[in-house]
This record gives sequence, structure tokens and C-alpha cells, in this order.
Amino acid sequence: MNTPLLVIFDASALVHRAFHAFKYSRQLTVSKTGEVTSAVFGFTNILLKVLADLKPDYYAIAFDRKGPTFRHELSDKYKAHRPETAPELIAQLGRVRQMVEAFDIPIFEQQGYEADDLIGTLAGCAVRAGTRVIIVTGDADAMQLVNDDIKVLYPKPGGTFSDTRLFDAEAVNEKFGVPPSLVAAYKALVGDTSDNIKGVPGIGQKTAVRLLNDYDGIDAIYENIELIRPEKLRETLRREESAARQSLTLSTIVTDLPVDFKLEQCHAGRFNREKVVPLLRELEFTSLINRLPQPPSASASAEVPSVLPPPEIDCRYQLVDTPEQLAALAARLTEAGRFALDTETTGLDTMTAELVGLSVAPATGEGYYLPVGHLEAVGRQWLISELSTALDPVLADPNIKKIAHNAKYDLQILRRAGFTVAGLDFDTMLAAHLLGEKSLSLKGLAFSRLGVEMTPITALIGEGKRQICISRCDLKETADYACADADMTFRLYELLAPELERENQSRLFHEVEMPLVPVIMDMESAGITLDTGLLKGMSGRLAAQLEKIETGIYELAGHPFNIASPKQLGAVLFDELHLPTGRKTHTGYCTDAAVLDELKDQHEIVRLILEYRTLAKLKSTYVDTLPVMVAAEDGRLHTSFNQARTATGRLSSSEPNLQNIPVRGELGREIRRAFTAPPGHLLLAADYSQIDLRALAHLSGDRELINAFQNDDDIHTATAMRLYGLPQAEITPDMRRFAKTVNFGVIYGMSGYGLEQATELTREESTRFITTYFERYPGVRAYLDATKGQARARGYVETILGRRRYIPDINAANRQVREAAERMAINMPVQGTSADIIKVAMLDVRREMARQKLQSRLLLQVHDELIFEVPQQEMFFMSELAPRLMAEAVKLDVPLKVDLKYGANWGEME
DNA sequence: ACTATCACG
DNA sequence: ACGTACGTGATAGTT
Repeated sequence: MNTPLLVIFDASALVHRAFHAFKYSRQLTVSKTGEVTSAVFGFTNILLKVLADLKPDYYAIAFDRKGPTFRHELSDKYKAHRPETAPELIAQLGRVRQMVEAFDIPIFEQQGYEADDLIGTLAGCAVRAGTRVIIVTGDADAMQLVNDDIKVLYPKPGGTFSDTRLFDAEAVNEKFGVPPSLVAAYKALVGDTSDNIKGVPGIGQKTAVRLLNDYDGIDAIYENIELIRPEKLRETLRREESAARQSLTLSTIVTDLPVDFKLEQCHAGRFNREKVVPLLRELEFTSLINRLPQPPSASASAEVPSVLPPPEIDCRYQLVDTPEQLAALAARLTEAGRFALDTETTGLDTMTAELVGLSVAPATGEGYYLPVGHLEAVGRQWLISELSTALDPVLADPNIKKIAHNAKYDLQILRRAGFTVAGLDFDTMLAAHLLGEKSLSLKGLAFSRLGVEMTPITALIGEGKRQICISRCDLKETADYACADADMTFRLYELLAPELERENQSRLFHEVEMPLVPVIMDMESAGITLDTGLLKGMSGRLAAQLEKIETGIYELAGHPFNIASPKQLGAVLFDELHLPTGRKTHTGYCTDAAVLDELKDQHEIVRLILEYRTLAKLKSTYVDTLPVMVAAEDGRLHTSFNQARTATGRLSSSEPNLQNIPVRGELGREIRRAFTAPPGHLLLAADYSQIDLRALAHLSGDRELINAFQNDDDIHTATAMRLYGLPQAEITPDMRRFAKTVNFGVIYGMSGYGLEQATELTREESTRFITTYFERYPGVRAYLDATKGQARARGYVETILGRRRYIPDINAANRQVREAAERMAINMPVQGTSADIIKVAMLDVRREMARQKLQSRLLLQVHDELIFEVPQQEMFFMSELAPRLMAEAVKLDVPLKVDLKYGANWGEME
């Protein structure tokens, strides 16, 4: 595997393919200056993907030269059917050449031959020079070049290059039915309309494959022409011999051109960022900039890290270490009226990390660093009390706007250090998320949005085992680093604030997301009490139970094996016990619960495995893990809510995830019992009833669906009545269950097949149900179509509050990719509207709790429910206040209904 | 680092 | 003819 790799790009084929793939797409087609750039984008995209995925040691690129080739001389019809190259494609080819030059990839082209011939020749030379070769192309002809050393990277059928496959000899055989050496002969027989190779009339794919399986090429066919059956085919071949032979010449790639190829010139070493980045900017391919291969990172020991400020940026960063400077800084921040801030700390966990320093930036290029916890301070260190005296008037002043990247973190740290911060105005991370950015790190955004390559933290603290705490780093370097963080945050703020405005995201941002930050901070720092004793007892019982099941499984299998290994489990079930295999995963047999469920009547072992899986999962994920995560500080369990993670606007929860605590089954309930209210308190759970379906009713405006909710009907029964055409009295629990699945399926963009898998219905019944559903709820169908249409027309879909999800694949040529995009487009407005509603409710509930000076605390949000910890004497107020404000959070065309439960723990509530 | 599996809404 | 439900995060096994 140490053989070096040469990647050869077929520029012409790639650009053509990208051009046609994007032709009907409205996305990414035209830049602000009106330049058509879709094919350039497609090309650059695959270029970067290949550099990242294949990490070639060498690369080269081949272009077609204009003008006739030897093939034209052989056949005046060659490529005669090709339409004139579109003018916007010609312009893009120039851009591609610019791109290739910026990347410093050696260009090969030769008059009279096509890119394929050059590539064939280059590949041969390279293999003789001792490399492996991968050809990246959109032209299937290159498949004939495949051998042990040469492979072809080619897009999957119908797709763009977002989905490629690497073709080796076996894959070529699979695709064509013949090995690579016979691909040219195959094409000579079948013909190729796009190249106007006529082939042998009457011979199609099937016959060609059959002939070539019997005879090893065109020559072999004619040598054995007497043996060919049926007679008619033999006669056709005889008659068309010259056509066949000429077609073979046309379709055979030349591999012995005289070219001047020196492997050494093709080193895929460093390219010139100063050329590539500006070009990508000019073409408005900002999303591609952060996918550029990173320059080898300055390792902490090897060379002196280049400390910001980067040379091209004008900035004034200052270490604040005298009382005079501190006073001046307070005045400066007050005068500016707004500033970005960033903290340096001893760790990432807000519960344990300590403040090391604080940086602030009141204007672009202006930064100040306040050291607090440096160990080897050369100069002045500030005491918290000194900073408080000077800065509290600034920090606590709600009229002085605070800007931060992931403000929640810095504010938690500052709060724990004893500061109160008011006036949080702008979180650049949340803003970037609303704008659809995927990579949300400050460094990543600075690079993709500001074009600034920031010093990685590892340049200061090192990486891996020898990593040190920032409190031990050089003070001056740390100051520069920290100031750069605040400065870049400020710059991003200035860039993103108007962008939010332009994209109509400002209200959502300032009225929902930003005010939610302190709410989430309070939830996180509140934590929840956990009965660790209860869980420890469970752990012991589960261990004993698991051991028993394990023994049983080994006995039935005849030998011990690792039940948690899908590979070994598959071998036992399917190879040894010969159970019928269900679906397959691409690594082997599928052994998930759906497959095992089908097999549970066929062998005793299956039930045991299912039980083992359930118990082992619950034990390792919850029972054993949660007690360990209880904070030493207050004996409570603190999750972390991520506000900028999901594509739909939901929150997510991690470390630990408290949004997926088991609830189904007796064991799940038991785990929930470990989440308790402290003495004198109760847990109150308020959950929205059917919020997603109510959101769907509102968004679609479907009369029937709205009526059902306005009548406070049981929505699943209501749907069952419509699906079966029966009165309520005749709806059985099974019917209701199917209706429920269909109700949810619609929200997910389900197909007949999907419903079949999710139920025990047949395919026909499933399809029938879906059809009937849309007949009975015509507004829903119209809405779903309109939503897909919006995604296609604008490139995004949105929720009731205007939250967006960009759907780049909605016009994908690949059907699978496109349909997946359609399902996302359908689901997001529904799921996202629910997320909007509960976020507003959280703000309203908390505002009212504060106004009434209640001691109750919001602890958790689980997508459609809020969990409060309520002092017993407040239950009367809270059980009225919470559901009322939740139900009134937004005004929909259907009522919002909230169910209440309370109890001493999360498992037993009523 | 990736895959398969499974917990939740 | 083909592949198949939306959104998350954690774990264990495998590379």
C-alpha cells in the first residue's frame, strides 16, 4: 500500500458532466456578476473531494485541444452529432484552466488526440514509473484502461460527483458484463451515439456481452466467424466487418503517444493559497474555501508558531496590565457601546473549567487581553475583585451590547468566576447557524467568511499527550491569540448582522434565539437530581440477568462468541444456524431489531439475543454511565444543550443526552424513576399533545385536519375513520395504530414501502392507505407539493417563524439523492415549527416565572415537553402557568393542547 | 475514524 | 427499474 498514487483528471469530461448535471438546477449557477459558474463549481468540488479523499502523491490533468483528431480523419462522422459547445461552457473552461493553474496541477494536452488518449498514455508511463493511478473522469470510455494498477473514479448512475464509485476490474465487469480489456470491443459492437460510433447494427448490449464472453475480442470473433450462431447474427457480422473494425479503432484509447511526462513534475505538494483563495472568492465558492487541504499545521515543537496578527491585517492588540490601562479600557468599552468578548479557560467543561483570561474587542482590529489565571505570569495578573470593580459597570450594563462566539460558554465561565453579564446581543455561532453554515467553529468561519487563517490553539498548547494548559503558555502569545478570537468575533458580527437582516432572520435571531441563551444556561447549570443508589442496584441485577442470557445464547449457538459484534453474531445466526438472511449491510449481514424480529419464531436464540441487546444497551448507556456523570460540585446531573446543531431548529442534548432517556418498557420506566425531585419539590412535566400534526394542520391549512383538532378529536382515530370509511364506534385499536403510523409517516414523506416496513400491512394496503390519506386530506397533499416546489424554486424551506433549511440536493440528478432531499424539505417545516413553538414557550414561561418571582426551575426540554422542578407550594401556580403560556406561545389555526403530569420522579407521574 | 445498532421525539 | 421515513447522540466493535 506504500506505492505512490497519481491521480489524473479528465478536465473536459468532468466539466461537461458538471455542466449538464447543473444545467437545470437553479442553485449555484450564476454569480452576483451574472457569470455562469455551475460547471466550474462542479469541477472544483470534485477536485477538492479527490484531494481530500484520495490524498494523491502526484496529480496531472488532461485537456482536449480544439480541432480535429486522428479519429475525425478515420471517420468523417466521428462526433458529428455533437452540438456546438455552448458559449457559457466555453467561458467556464477558461475558468477551469485558471483554477487548475492556481492549484499548480500540470496540464497535458496534445493536438490531434483526445484527453482520453493522453490519459491512457500518461497512466501507462506512470505505472512504469512505479505508481498506482486513479483516473477521475465523467467518461465511461476510460474504463478500458483499468487494470491492477489503474482504476477509474466515476460518478454513480445519473449522479453528479457528490456520489462516486471507484472502478476496479471487477467493478468494470459488473457494469459492462465484460472485463476492461474488452470494453473497447464492446463499444465497437454496441456503438455509442454520443461519439457517433455506429457499431454493428442489430447488436445490443446483451448480444455483445454474450459474444465477448465466448470470443476474446473483435479479432477472435472474426477468426471464429463460422461458429457464430444464429446464422443471422453471423451474416450481420460478416457484412459489417469493416464497420466493426473501424469502430474498434475509434473506441480504443491510444496509450503510446509521444509525450514528455516526468513524474517529478506532478508532485501534489503545496499549492498557492494566495492564488486559490482569491479565485474561489471571486467565483463566490466560499463554501469550498474551508474544504481546501490544510497546510501542514505548525507543530508545536518543530517551528515557532506564527502568532496572530496575520501580517495582512491591521490590528492593535494590547495586553492590559496596569490600573491606568484597565480604567482606560472600561471607558473605551463604554464609549464604543458594544464589544466582542472571549474567554480563555483551563478546559472545555463549563462546570469545571477555570477562567485564565478575558479578551475584548470594541472594534475591528482592536483587542485587549486581561490575564487572570496565568501560572507563570511575567507581568501583572488581575484579581477578580479588581476586574469586577473596573468592569462590572460595563459588563452588567444591558445597554452595552455584548457579542460572543458561543456566548453560552463564555457567560457560564464568567458567571462561575463571579461576573454578571447583561446585554448579550449577538452570538456569532447562532447567527451562522441560522444562515445555514455547517462548520460553526470561530476558526472555520473566520476562514470561510473573512478569509483569515487563524492560529490553531494547538500552536500554543500543543497536541496529543504533550498538550499543556493555556495558563502555562507565554503570556504575550496568549494575549495575541485571545485578542484575535475577540477581534474575529467582532468582524463576524459586523458581517453577519446585516446578512441576518437581508435574509429575514433578524426577528427570529433577536427575539427567539438570543433570549433563549440565558434560559438554556440556567437549565444547564440547574441540572437534575439523580438517585444513583437506585441505578447502582439496577446495575447489579442487570449484570446477573445478562450473564444468564449470555450462557443461554452460548449454549444454543454451541460455543461462546461476542454477542455485541454484529460480525460474529451474523456468522452464528446465518452461517452456522442457517437462519434466512434478511437485508444486508455493506459490511455483511444485517442483524438489527427489525430483522431479528422476523426471525424470532424460527429459533429460540433470537429472542434471547433481542433481550440481551435491550438490557446491554440500557445498562451501558444509562444505568452505568449516568451516575458517573453526576457533578461533584452539587451532586446533580448537568446536560449540555446545543442550540446550533440541528437542521430543523430543535435543540440537542449531550454529555449526557437527557433527551433520549428510556421511557418504553418497564425497565425504561425504572431508569426514569432515578430522575428525582429533591425533598420538598416535585417534577412537573408539561408536554404538547400532537404538536407536529397540529403544526402540519396549520401549515397546510387542510380543512379536515383543522376541524379534527378544533373538535379536539383523537387525531389517530379521526384519521382511521377517514382511511377505513367507518364510524368511530367501529374503529379497532389496530386500525387506530395503523392510522397513527400513517399520520407520522406523512410528516416524514413516507412511501408505500416505508409503511409496509413499519407495520404488518402488505405493500398494497400500505400504498392504498397513503393514497386514501391524501384523498381525504387534500390540503395536506397540496401543501407538501407546494413545499417541494418552494425548495426547488428558492433552495430552502421555512417554518412559521421563518427559520430556514437550505436543501441543496433538491434538484440533484440522482433520484435517490433528490428524493431524500424532498423528504427533508417536507419534514423540516413541520418539525421546525414545533421547535419554534416550544422555544417561544420557554421564553414566555420563564419571563412569567421571573415576574412572579417563583422558585421553580425549568430543567429539561425534550422536543415537545418541558420538565420543571417545582417547590411543592408553587405547584398550584406552575400547573396553571406552564400549560397556559405553552398553549398561547403562538397563535395557530388550531388550538395547542398541553398535557400535565407531576410526581416525585420522572418515572412515576400523573 | 467509521459502522452498526438503538435510545428518544 | 429501483430503493425506501424525519431529527438527534451514545455505545461497542472494527479499522
